[in-house]
Amino acid sequence: MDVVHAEDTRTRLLGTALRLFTEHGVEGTSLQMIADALGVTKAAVYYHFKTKAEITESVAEPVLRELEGIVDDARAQRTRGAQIDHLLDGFVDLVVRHRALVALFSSDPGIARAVEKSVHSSESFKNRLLEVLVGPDPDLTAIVTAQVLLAGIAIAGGSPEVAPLDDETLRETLLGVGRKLYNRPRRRT
Amino acid sequence: MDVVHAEDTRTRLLGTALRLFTEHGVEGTSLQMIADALGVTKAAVYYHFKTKAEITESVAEPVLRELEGIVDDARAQRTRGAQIDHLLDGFVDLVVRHRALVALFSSDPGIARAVEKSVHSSESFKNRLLEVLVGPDPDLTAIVTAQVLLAGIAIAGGSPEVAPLDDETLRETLLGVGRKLYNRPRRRT
DNA sequence: GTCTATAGCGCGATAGAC
DNA sequence: GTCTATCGCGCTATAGAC
Repeated sequence: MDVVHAEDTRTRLLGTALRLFTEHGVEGTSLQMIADALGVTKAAVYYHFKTKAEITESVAEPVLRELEGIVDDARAQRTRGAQIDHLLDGFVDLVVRHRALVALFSSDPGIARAVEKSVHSSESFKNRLLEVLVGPDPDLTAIVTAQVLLAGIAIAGGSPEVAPLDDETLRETLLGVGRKLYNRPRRRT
Repeated sequence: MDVVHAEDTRTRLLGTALRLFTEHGVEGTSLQMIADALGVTKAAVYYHFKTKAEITESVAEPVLRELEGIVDDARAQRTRGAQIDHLLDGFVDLVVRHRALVALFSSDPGIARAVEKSVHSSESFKNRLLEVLVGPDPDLTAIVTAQVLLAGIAIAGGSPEVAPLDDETLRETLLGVGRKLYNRPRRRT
């Protein structure tokens, strides 16, 4: 009935946009392509989102929200070791499950700008994330290590070379690299 | 003399393009902006380069050439340990010296495409680079580790957070992270 | 509230005069 | 070697049909 159809358009649009973004990149995807895939006109797309940037932000938002949840959960752990383990597990799992989108995050300035904006809106978010990894003591090596880890895992996880790997294998492999960098022994059985 | 002026235009154009690219990104830099900065018209720019992609490729080329030299030098080392040390030192040094451009490499699809193209043109190049790090034995963990390392160092080295660091400090810190991932003890005095 | 039709402006790119 | 003129297309914007 109409309910199904009506509230669907915006959601369908985001789904279609995500698919096209991962196929052609953000800049390689025109509003016309999105409109055509939905069977509507450009102006109809423009009715739901004021700008193209607003679309990219809406596409990226759920994953960023999820990441915020992971950081909060990690901070709630009692020991520093448990905090690092929790963040590592959660971050790797997030990257693996959303490989295609994460690859976009790290290689497309369209999405990158959206992420920057969202991260800056809750100003303290990035600091909170890094703080879990580097601890309250701001050591230079620790900061750079954390950045190498986060960027490396995100990019390697989204790279075409690891695309053939199944989720479980990729997750375990990335986790192994992360644990090594942080001197955390394997915890799984 | 006219010689100074004549052969200068193409070089000046590349320098100006690089500056504008690092300021506004590749996609954020129009041919009009480049032309205006040089005091000529768009069409004049087109005389020197057939397409915008050709400009980005020419901007990226010197650094890629340098990286090829580093890989070749590394492969010429006698022991695997020396090969890894050489590549690590060379790669980190390259990233640090060309921070701004490397940041573009890893965050802008315009440059990324140019790099892809150049890397694919000498098809074996990327394989040769990875082979130095993973050895002749293709182990899954080693491959992912190498990717995390290369991507992490490149992105962390170009990130705004480390911009205030001087070259020497950044180089030593990135090297430390790399050595840790590869179980290589510090070699410097 | 949802969409179509239409137009403005800037972009990369090309053709051809000087 | 540099210019003017022009093209097609992409994002944005508005007016108005349903």
